[in-house]
Amino acid sequence: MVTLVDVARQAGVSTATVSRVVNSPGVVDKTTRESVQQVINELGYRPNVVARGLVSQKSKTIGVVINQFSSSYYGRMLDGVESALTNVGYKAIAESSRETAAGELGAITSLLDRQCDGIVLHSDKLDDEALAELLNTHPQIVLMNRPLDGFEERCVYVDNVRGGELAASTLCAAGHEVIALVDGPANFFECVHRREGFRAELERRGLKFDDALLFHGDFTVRSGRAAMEKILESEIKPSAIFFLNDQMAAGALDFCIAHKISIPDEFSIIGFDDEVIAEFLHPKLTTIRQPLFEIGAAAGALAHAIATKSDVAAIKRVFDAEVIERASVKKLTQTKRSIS
Amino acid sequence: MVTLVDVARQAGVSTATVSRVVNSPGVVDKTTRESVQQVINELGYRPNVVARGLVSQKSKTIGVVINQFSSSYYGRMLDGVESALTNVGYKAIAESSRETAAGELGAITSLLDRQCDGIVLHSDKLDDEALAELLNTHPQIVLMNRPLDGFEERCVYVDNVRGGELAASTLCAAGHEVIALVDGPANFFECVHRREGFRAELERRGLKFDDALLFHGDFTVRSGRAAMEKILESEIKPSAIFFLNDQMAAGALDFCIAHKISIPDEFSIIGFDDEVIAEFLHPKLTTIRQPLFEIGAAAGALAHAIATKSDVAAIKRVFDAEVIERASVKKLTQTKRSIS
DNA sequence: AACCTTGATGTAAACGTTTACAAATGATAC
DNA sequence: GTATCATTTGTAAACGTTTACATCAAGGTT
Repeated sequence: MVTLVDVARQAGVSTATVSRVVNSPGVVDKTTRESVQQVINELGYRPNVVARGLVSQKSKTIGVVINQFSSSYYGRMLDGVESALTNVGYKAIAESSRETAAGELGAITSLLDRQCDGIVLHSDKLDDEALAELLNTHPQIVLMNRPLDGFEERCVYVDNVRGGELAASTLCAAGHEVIALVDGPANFFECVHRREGFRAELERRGLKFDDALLFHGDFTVRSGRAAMEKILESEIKPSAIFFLNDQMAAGALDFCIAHKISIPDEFSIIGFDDEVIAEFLHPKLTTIRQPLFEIGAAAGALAHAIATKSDVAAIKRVFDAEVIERASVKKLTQTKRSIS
Repeated sequence: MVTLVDVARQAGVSTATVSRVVNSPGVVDKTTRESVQQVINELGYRPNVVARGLVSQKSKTIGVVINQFSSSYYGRMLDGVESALTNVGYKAIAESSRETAAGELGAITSLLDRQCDGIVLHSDKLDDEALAELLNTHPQIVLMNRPLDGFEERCVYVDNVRGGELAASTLCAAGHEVIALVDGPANFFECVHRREGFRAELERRGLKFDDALLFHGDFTVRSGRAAMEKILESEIKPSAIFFLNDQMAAGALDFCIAHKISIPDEFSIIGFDDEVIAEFLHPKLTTIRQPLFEIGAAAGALAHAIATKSDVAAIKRVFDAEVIERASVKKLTQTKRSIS
């Protein structure tokens, strides 16, 4: 390994000078600079980031903790974080929590030990209280796709309430009035918000959400299938169903194919997330898309801004979801609607 | 930040002793050890990984370079790498190449600059020659899911030839004899190998692959759709089609739905990769699965073994693909077959 | 009693940088 | 000709560890 000292010796200057041609070429004399640069090239010198980090107390690195890599949900955000950081000369280093609370904490300490200048955390397993404490003790941590009361400045997320509203308005605009909702895990804030927005939008339109039309799922394909079955057995027959994520919608669609129930003729279906599978389902799934890449990018930018003490306020923190219209929602005809 | 020096002062011992209770507790006297440990806990001391890395010249970290995060193909391997490394007390740090050759090289140097003890590289954009040079100059680099002549010791990959054979034998076993093949990008070694295995298996069974049944694609959904269209126009009508990846098969399936062509009744279809979408397609796609998690884990283990100079030979390097039978391949009846 | 072990601890150098400060040189102004 | 200043370079300390080596005490051998 060739070090600064090697270069200095070979070029006949001090290490300080070499360091300067690397880091602030402007201050060193043109002749010296060029000769040093040549030695650097000849020897193939590359600064040792570790040594540099030790003295500068900066790593120019932001750590990212996610649940797992093998899901495009995290992947899309990761691509966003990396993209934003690369643009400002920072690096992202990603670590997975392997889906446990201990893993989340472990990943954070490990990243902190590595002297990351900032941390982008996607937390599933930690509750609000634990998170608040974490954010208090570590000012360099930022939350990705999760809001936290009292820490608005340090959270980047999609507005799930608006997302729920969007689902409702899309369905209503197509003429649906009796709409079932298939919930996700009870304690997920995403579910609470999406439900809330959905209900609110319905009421705004003079419709009332009937609790008999609330079905429970846990975000898995299997639970979507089960929910669909329950809906068929239900007394009130909805004309449309809002699944709180695409996975469950996929399960429902699968169930419908197996039982020869035609979608969207018999039921209109809308999902949430716009996962890759959405456009491969049959029929192609109309869904609410979260701008995950942008959220990741904003979270990266936010962590960077905090680390460099630059303008935090300039960074967009709450993002709107968007409806992706495909083929699983049917427009009810005016006539049919007025008859019913 | 609390350092070793702080702990030493507070505990009334030298830094060497503190370092020892952290790294080799056995050699320090029980009484001293306990009092030091207590100070460590009180102060919340955590070793600075950067400083440690500087002196030890080890980072206990393996860098991973992939094309992008937002694809479960890479994600699954990444999870494998991380899992293997976590088990041996190492860390994985992942960087994406953003799908360019320059990005791949850049990621490698950046990881090297960070003093990673090893590097797991998934290269798409670099050719064999460039790769060989890279492996020669950097003994700590290992190739993930790509073989390279002359570097068998340092490559972990799925046997694509066997994968191609598997596709052929699955189709043949179901009674198909006239099989079309939809190729991927011409210069991808995966394609060459899969094709090769496919042809070889056909010949072994006394069948000959007719070049009129070779269609071209580029691994995209769109190209799969186009290929399906071409196949319909073709003079010889195959009873089955082997798509070299799932994306193209998905495109074909989509085309068939749109044109009311019933799969697998009119054509049997087999894909390659077993992507997440495979089981959501209609019909569910029969395909060849690559054990990506295991490949990632093996690549991680290999890089670790090289870094620690432990037994490299013990690590499995070539993996078999596996057929995942779903619903897109139809068994031809014995009668129909003998008639034809 | 002299010598050797053994075990526990401390001293100080090293890892490869950055950077505050000092020093040297030459130019500019009076 | 002296004072001032800017420009360029060098010196050396610092960053937080690890570790070879030295030291020392206590116990065991002869």
